[in-house]
Amino acid sequence: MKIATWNVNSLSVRLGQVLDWLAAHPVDVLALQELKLTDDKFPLAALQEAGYHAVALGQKTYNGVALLARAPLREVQRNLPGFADAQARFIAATIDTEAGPLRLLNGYFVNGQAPGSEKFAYKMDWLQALHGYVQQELAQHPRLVLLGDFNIAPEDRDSYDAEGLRGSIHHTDEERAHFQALLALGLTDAFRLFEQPAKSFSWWDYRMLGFQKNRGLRIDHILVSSALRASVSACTIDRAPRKNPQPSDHAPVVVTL
DNA sequence: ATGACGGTGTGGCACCGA
Repeated sequence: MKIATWNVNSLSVRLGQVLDWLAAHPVDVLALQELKLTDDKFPLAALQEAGYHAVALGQKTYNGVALLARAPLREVQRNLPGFADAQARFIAATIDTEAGPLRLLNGYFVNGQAPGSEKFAYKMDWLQALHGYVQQELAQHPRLVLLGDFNIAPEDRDSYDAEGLRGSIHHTDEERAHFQALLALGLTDAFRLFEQPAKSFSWWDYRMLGFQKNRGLRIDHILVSSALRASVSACTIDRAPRKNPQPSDHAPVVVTL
C-alpha cells in the first residue's frame, strides 16, 4: 500500500492538481496540510467522487489538515488532546488494512519563524505535546504512521545550505532534538531507510528560482513505527507537481509498504 | 541585511510562510 503527504498551500487553489495527482498516483492514503479553508469549504464531494473518504480540520486563511483514504476513516482525533491550540494543525484517524488496523497521525508542525521568538516557543510546546500524544498512541496502535510537514530539516544533508543556515529556523539543535525524540519512541524516518539522491528536498522557496536551483529543504517526512519498518519497500519524493503551473512550494512524499 | 514569491483577507496593502 502507498501512503503520501503533501503540503498543498491552499486546497482551493490546488484541488485540481490534487485530483490529477491522485488519478496518476492512486495512493491508499494522502495526508494534506495547509488547506487554508474552513470545513464548510472542504471539497468533500470532489474527493469522494475520486474514490476517497476524507476527514478534515480546517481554519480560515491559515493551517488546516486532512486525511484522505480509500478505506473508511475511524477513531478521528482533531487537534492534540490536552493541548489548547487555536490553530488547526493535527488530525489522526485509523483505517483497516489486510494486515490489521493502521493508525495515521497527520501534522502541520509549527513553522516557528526564528529561535527566541514567541512562535518558536509555540513550536517547542507543540512538539512537546505531540511527543506525549505519539507515545500514548504507540501503546495502543503498534502499526502507526506519523507524517506531514514537520518544518524541521533533521540533518545537515536535508538542507541546501546547512552551514549558512546553521542555527536558523528548521535547522536549530532544539528542533532536531525534538525530531530525534520522536525517533526515540521507536519511529523510523522511512526516507532514510533507502539510498537516496544527494540533495533530496521536499520544499523549495518560490523566490529566487529556488526550485530551478534546487535550493530546498527536506522538511516533509513519513515516520513509521517499528512494527511497520520491515514492510517498508520504498520512500520517494515526487518533484513533478513542483513543476506544475501555480505549484505548491512543497512536493509530495510517498511511502510504499 | 534585505527582499525576492505566492495565498489570503482585505483593500489599494499587511500578514505569514520557510
